[in-house]
Amino acid sequence: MSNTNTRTRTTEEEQEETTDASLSCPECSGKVVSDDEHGETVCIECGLVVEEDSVDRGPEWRAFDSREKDKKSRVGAPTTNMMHDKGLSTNIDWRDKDAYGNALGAKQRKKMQRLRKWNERFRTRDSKERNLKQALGEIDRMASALGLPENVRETASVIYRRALDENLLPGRSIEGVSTAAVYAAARQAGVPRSLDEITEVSRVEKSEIARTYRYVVRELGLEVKPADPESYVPRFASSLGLSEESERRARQLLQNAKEQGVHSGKSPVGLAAAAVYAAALLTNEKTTQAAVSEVADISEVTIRNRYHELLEAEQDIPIA
DNA sequence: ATGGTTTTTACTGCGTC
DNA sequence: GACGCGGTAAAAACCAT
Repeated sequence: MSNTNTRTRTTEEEQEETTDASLSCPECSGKVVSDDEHGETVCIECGLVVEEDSVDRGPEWRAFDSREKDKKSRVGAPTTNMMHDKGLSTNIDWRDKDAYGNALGAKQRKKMQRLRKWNERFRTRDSKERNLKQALGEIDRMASALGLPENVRETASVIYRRALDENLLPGRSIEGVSTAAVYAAARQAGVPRSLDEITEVSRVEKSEIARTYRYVVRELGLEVKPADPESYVPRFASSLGLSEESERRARQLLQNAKEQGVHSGKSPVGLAAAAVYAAALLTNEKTTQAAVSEVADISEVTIRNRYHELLEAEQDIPIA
């Protein structure tokens, strides 16, 4: 594929698309084509992306011609921050065979045993590394319990790594810092989880999480804006089985509230919950305050108070 | 520690199915 | 009568100082 660079980009792209006979578009039942470069399966009739994120074994960079493509394509396994050594460490096979599958002599075997031992020692070299190993396990556990996407776990891992590098750990539990990292990462990624939700899956108390979180954010100079109420809306709306329409209305209410500055000082979760409830009301969909209170972990009283404010704010605006 | 603000808890009254 | 909703008062939690 890279032997001629006279091919134009468009033909090259067409070459990379292979039609997938096993699938047809659910919307228009047209033909479906898989685009490996973007890891998507897409309908050629209406452009609907039938499947995305299927694979990513390709280069990490986008290439604009084939020369560049050769230069930039990735060599070796992808690295990940989720393994304590980024997946780059050496592993020595435990079988006493050489590369051809022949058994080793006694002398060689001894040597290999020694090598394995030392390799293992270096792999989890000091307390820091072992520390990391455990923390990353925790991060992974909590992230999946909260249904957080891959990139959040990566971010959390990075945060933890940094905390470790800056010697923020002494005096604080691994658990606490990992939890704080997850909390921060989720917020940074725009898919926040409330402190209560985090506490659910952590082995540490809420107060400690909060304390550690503040500390880590300050020491690392992390930029975490106050959680945007809107980012809670989709989650709440979907667990309540509300329509797109109400979700949109809820967003609208929140934006409006933001413009009028009604929201300062109030808990974002409460605002979001109230907006969802109010939106359901406006679109005549059945929900109860109790139900919203349940999924949002916010008292009904707060929902009442907030949603009155939201509706009032809405009253003032439409004149313009 | 303190005071101000927000959220929660607990309880009560009203209307509807 | 249970349910959904609204309001209130007092307690608790939170935050900045």
